[in-house]
Amino acid sequence: MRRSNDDAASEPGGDLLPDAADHARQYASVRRAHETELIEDYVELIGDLLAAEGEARAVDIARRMGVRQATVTKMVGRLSELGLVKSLPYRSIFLTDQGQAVAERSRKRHVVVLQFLRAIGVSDATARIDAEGLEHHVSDETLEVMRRFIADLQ
Amino acid sequence: MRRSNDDAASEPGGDLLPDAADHARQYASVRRAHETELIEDYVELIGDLLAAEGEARAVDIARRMGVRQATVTKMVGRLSELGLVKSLPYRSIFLTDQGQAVAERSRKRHVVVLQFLRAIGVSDATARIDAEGLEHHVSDETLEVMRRFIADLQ
DNA sequence: CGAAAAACTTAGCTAATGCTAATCTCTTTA
DNA sequence: TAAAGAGATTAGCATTAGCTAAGTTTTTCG
Repeated sequence: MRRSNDDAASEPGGDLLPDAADHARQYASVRRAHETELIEDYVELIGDLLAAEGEARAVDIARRMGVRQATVTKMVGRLSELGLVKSLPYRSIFLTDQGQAVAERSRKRHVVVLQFLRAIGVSDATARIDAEGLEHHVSDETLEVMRRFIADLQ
Repeated sequence: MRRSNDDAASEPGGDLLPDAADHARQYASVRRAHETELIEDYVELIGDLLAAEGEARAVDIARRMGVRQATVTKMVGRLSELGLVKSLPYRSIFLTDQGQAVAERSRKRHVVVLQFLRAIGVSDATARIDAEGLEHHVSDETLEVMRRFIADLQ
């Protein structure tokens, strides 16, 4: 007997196996986040470097991302195609307005997540690591909840 | 004047630009999580299907992951190489002991993150979506903090 | 200034994950 | 039981993101 039973686990209490279509949507959402994740990380880092040092050079991006310069060059090309950065060969890299907006949004997200983790009692070192991974998977709603949580502590 | 200044932003208050080596480690950590993420999702889903329905078939995995059956076949091959699942052609899929361990750990993680999100006031629908994305980026330390947070509410 | 060093780019490779189209196997059912 | 339908697999393609090695450009410094 072979038969799909997607309805087998739709009892409200079950934390496992939600409705199949919803489930697929969840994973689709993760995959989507996944695609923009790296892009946002690069753009955010470029923004941070510009803010901290006035320029963003491939060698610094490479060092901080922990990748090779060749990888940075390739990625910058991709960011350029996406209209997020402007760059001329052998020159340092700048953000377009659109890139700046992305960087700013990522930075804000990052800070909220980081502060939230610290607020609930996670150590600084761990909070930094986790924030980097978590920031791209936190919805606007959750971010707002975190923001309020931090605010309520003061 | 071209010169790297990794020390430019090491003042304690700065949430941006940590020490370059640490920064690279953070990203490396995210990349590592990234690699295991999908694998864990598949294994966890297979475990959930086995628990809920007694068998895990490619068609159901595909439907729930929101992916084509061909993709599932390929992925199952990969999981098999990794020693996480056992499968014979045209037969349904089972977890090895190692796979079972991975599934269990993922499931526990998932539940803690989900409950935590609900506990801080995130809506159920959003919590489900976010939990899926967040669970792979939460360190053991943060998970423990979340667990305590939930426990303290009771 | 000119050579060495540093930074950047290009070319070509690999691996992972998705897809479609075509085919094969198994199950159901007329 | 044989044909139709469902499920699974294979082959082949595309994209992304990393790498190394080799070459080019820019910067630094003797």
